[in-house]
Amino acid sequence: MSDTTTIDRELSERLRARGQRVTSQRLVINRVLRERHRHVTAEEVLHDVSATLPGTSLPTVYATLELFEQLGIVRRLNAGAGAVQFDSRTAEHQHVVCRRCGAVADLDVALDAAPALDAARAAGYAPTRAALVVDGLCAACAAETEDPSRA
Amino acid sequence: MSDTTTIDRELSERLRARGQRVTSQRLVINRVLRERHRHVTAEEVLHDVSATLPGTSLPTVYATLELFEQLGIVRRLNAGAGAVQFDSRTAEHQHVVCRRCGAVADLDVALDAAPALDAARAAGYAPTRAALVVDGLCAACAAETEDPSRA
DNA sequence: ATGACTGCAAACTCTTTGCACAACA
DNA sequence: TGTTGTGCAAAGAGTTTGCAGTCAT
Repeated sequence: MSDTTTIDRELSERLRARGQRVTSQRLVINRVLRERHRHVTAEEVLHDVSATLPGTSLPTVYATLELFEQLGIVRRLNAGAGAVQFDSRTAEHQHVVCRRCGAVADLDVALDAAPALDAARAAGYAPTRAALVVDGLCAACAAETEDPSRA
Repeated sequence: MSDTTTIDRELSERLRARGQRVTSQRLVINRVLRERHRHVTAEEVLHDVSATLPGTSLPTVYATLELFEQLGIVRRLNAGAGAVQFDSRTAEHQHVVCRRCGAVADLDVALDAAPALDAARAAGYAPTRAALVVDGLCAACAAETEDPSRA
């Protein structure tokens, strides 16, 4: 259900449906996201894409990721530390972020976002979704910080 | 319970308890945060502080806000759009952020963070806290975007 | 053919860093 | 008096923008 041909065709259909062009950059960036199906930065996407499509530029990667976000095939994840991460896992899940190194891990926890969305509407906002982000230290960074009392 | 003298004294005690110095910049930045008791950027803090203490610099504001975060009197809020916001409201609450203009509003909703924190620990992280952020459009930005079908 | 998309380069914003001077303790 | 904290300037990271050329349709 996820060979390259199928992945390419699905994206092509979605793009045509919106009257947008099917370019090799878009196809390859999409493939990279599916293969990694992890949290990646624009820089990392560029690295992987360059193996197949040398000469691809960072602005194109950013533009394409923004387009993919509108298509609903990636979600932007503001880690807080360092670069923004793009997540191709669209199923409901939350995240932990290491405040030191920015490492991200998935959390498969149920989240009842309804009260928050209602409260957002009550505050005059048009909410789209809710994200739960846990702040902490990853195992590696916690090991480095061997002084638990002070900073 | 919140006149300037009391606010200053409380901060002074906390600083001395940590062996850190009481400076006019720290006192004034703290006062600004208490007066506004809203979400403010470092730039906005500098603006307000400059009225009382002209010549204060942005690096000092950043350093002080980081110190205050360690003291637990402000929380860093990564809005995603634009600059980081600093929130002096320490009581439990969540946020909505306008993805367009970065406007932030408080959400007074209960959040059961325990499952997420447990899952974070299971993933090898040492979690400190969980934050729920609702993504959406504020009333003003929603009004400007009068085309609901396309972008 | 024509207009969307790309690459290049540069600009831009926000934040941090290095160093000399000032001021708290 | 001895550091810690501050201001200045500049660097740095990440992302966006403008423009000319290319390529999908």
